[in-house]
Amino acid sequence: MAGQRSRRRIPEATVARLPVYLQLLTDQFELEVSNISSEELAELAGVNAAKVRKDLSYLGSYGTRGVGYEVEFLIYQIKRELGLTHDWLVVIVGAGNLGQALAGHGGFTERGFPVGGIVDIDDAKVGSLIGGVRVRHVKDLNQVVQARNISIGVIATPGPAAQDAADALVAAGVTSILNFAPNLITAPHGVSVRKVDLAVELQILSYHEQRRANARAATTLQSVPGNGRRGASA
Amino acid sequence: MAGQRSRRRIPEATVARLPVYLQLLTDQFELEVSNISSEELAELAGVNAAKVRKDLSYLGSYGTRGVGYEVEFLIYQIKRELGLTHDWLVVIVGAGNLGQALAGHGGFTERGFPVGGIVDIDDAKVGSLIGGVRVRHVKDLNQVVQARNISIGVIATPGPAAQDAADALVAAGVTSILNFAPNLITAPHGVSVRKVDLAVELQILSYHEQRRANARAATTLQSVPGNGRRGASA
DNA sequence: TATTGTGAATTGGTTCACAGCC
DNA sequence: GGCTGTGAACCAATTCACAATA
Repeated sequence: MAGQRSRRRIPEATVARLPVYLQLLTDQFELEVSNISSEELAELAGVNAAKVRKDLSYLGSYGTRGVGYEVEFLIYQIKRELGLTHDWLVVIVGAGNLGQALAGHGGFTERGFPVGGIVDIDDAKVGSLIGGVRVRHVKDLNQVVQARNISIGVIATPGPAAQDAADALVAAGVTSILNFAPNLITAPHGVSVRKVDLAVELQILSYHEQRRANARAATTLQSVPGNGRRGASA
Repeated sequence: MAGQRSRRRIPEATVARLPVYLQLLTDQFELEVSNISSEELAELAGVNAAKVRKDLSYLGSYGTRGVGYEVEFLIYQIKRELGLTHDWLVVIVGAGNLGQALAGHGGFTERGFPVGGIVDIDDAKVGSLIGGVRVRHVKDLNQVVQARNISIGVIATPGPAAQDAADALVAAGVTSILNFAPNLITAPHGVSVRKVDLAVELQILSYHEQRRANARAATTLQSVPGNGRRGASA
C-alpha cells in the first residue's frame, strides 16, 4: 500500500489525456466490454497505441501481456490517479449566461464535480435558483467555500471582473481555478489555474480555415507541393 | 507580394498563443500604448520573452531592434496570419443551455465570429430567438450554412448527438468544427476539429489538487499513504 | 501467440546566448 | 545601449521496435 502516493510525476501531456481514456473506458464498461487492448483504446481515442501504453505505464503495470487491460480495474486506477475517487464540489463565480449554462447543464455533476455554490455581484441575481442551487452574493464567498470545504472555483464573469473573481476565490481558500473569462488572471504560487477561451479556440480554427483557403488559391493558379495536412487537435 | 501567402508553416504551439498575444495587444492599443517590447508582452502573457520573439518571428521580421514592436502593426499582422481580417460566421448546433449561452453572451461576435445560425432537433425550440438569431430546425442546416457561406460549426448538443451533429455539419459543407460535447467525434480528412470538454479541464485540476493534498499529507507525517482528503467530508 | 512495457531514436518545442541592427 | 531575430543547446513528448511474458 505504501509508495502509492506521489510516485513518479506524470507528464502534463499524459495528465491531459487520462480523462479522455477514462471517459472512453467508462463508455466501454457500460457496453459490458470487460477487456481492452492498447490498440483498441488508441483507436477510440484517435491516438497511437504506443502512446496509450506509455501513458498507462505511468500509472503502474496494470495490463496483462498477450491480453490487454481489464476495463473496470483500469477505470479505478485512472480515477485514483486523477483524484476522482470522491466528488469535488465547485463554486461558480458569475451567474450570467455562461454561469447559468455551466450550473444548469448537469455535465459537471455527472462527472464528479457537483456545483456547491454560485455567487454573483449583482443583487438582482442573488436568491434565484439555478440547477437547484441558490445564487448568493459574492461577499458571502468565503462562507460558501468554507462551509462546504470547496477547493475548485470556476470563473464565469465578464473579462474585466475575472481578476477580482480570482482574488476573491483565492482569499476564500480555493486552490484550483478554471477561468472562462477572456482575460488572463494571476494567482499566487500554489494555486492551479486553467483557462478556457472560446474565442481562442475559434481563432485557431480560423487559422487552419484560412490556410486551406490559401492552399486552394495557390493550387488553382500553380501546383505546389504541400503535404495535405489536417489541423485537428487531440 | 505573392510570397506572403502560405509561407513556412507555423508550429501548432505558436498558433495557439497568437490569439493570446492578439488579445493583449488589443487591450494595450486601447490603452493607447503604441509600442511594446517582447519583454513587456511576455510579462502580460505570462511567458518568457524569447518565446514571444520566436513566435512573432514566424510572422516575419516586424520588430525594430532597440525599440520593440509597433502595437497596431503587430495586431494587423497577427490578424492577417490567423485569418481574422474578416469575420467568420459560425453556426451553432444545439439550442440547449450551452448553445443559448454561447449564442447569447456576445463574446463570439465581439471577437470576429458572429453567430450566423442556430439549429436544434427539437421542434419546441425552433422559432425562438436567441441573441437576436432565430432557431431553425436541424433539417434546414444545409440551407443555413450555404445561404450564408458558413465554414465553422459549433457543437453544443448532448454527448450522444455529437457525431450526428458533426456528420450533418460536414454534409452541409462546414470545414471546421468546435465540439463542446463530451464525446469524441470523427470527421473526414480536411475538416479541422477541436474539442473543449469542461469536465476534462476540471479533472486535470483535480489531479493537481490531489497531488497537493498528497504532498501535504506526506510532509506533515513524513510517510503513510493516508487519504489526506478534502471535499465532501462530513 | 498476442500484447504489454520500455529503452532508444526521433520529432517538436522551449530557452539560451549572442550577433546584428536601430 | 537596448532590443530583435535566430542558430545552437536543451528538454519534453511521441513514436519505433523489440524483449519480456501471460
